[in-house]
Amino acid sequence: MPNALQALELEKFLPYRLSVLAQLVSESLHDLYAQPYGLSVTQWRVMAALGRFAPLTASDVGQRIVMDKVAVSRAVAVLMKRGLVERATDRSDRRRASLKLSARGRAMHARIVPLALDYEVSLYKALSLDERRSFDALSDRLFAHAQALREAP
Amino acid sequence: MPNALQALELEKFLPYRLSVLAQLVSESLHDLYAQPYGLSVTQWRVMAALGRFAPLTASDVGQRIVMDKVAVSRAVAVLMKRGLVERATDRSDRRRASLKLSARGRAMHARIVPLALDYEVSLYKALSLDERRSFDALSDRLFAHAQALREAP
DNA sequence: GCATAATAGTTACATATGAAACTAATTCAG
DNA sequence: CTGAATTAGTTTCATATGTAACTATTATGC
Repeated sequence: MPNALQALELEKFLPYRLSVLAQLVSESLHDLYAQPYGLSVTQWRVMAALGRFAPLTASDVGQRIVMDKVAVSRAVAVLMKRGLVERATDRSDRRRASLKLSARGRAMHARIVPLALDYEVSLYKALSLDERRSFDALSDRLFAHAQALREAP
Repeated sequence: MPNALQALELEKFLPYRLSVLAQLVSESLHDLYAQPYGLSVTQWRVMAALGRFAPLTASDVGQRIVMDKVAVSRAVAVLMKRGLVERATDRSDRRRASLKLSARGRAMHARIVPLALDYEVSLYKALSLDERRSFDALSDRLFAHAQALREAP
């Protein structure tokens, strides 16, 4: 079977398509909270992680939202300077510090969450309920498989 | 129906999941060509566009791969310096310049394409053929819908 | 024709990001 | 115990990216 010339059709190439879709969605969402609340995507994700999972160390945040510790550290620095996040050093291990949203941070979080969920709802309107479930399941499997490939290529 | 507190479950939130999946896949692919060929994701995409669509202007490239003209300009500058891309100014409109891969660029492109396609094949092994078709169709619809939302929110 | 607007592409600046070096605190080996 | 190795987090540096200003060329209105 002489498959001499393989053609890369970029517009059908899965990694490319995933990248373009994710970027479009991420930017659309960012449009909703960037201007009114002055948050970057990174900063918002840290707030979302803290809003959902209560006290977390910086490392915990990084694991939750798949972000390296440097990025977390920088986002937290900005959020603390703005009084949106509070830090408390662990008394038993002073390398660690647990982070949580401040009252102001919780208030902002509470205003952004509905925007984010509304956007998700409107995005999912492209799909029926069954299709949505199907897409979620398939994308989960792709993710798990991509991780497995990366660890043992 | 008192839906007082809406919770954002980040790990189920579509924009977040798409972003993490796309990033993982993009990095995995980058691992395959970054070290042997010294290309960034941006540079490789420009080469892929030129490899597939023959002579293109910088603007054409940008439209094809959803990249702004500044990013294209910078990638092309690097690729030309490395002798991978050739530029020819349009004689009838000297603002334009058509771009194509050089012989060296074509050779490199021909070596990377199979790596990329092999990766795609192994990634798709997470899904059956039907599931793959389903995922492709659903993600296309999500993309089209996200674009429509962005233009007319 | 000629001033004005539009287009292709580049450059400059400001910000974002990643890798690696670094600091501080804790754990572990002997 | 005490010095080496680990861990949490920050800082530094080099690179990447986006926005806006700029250059050069072509199209348009009058």
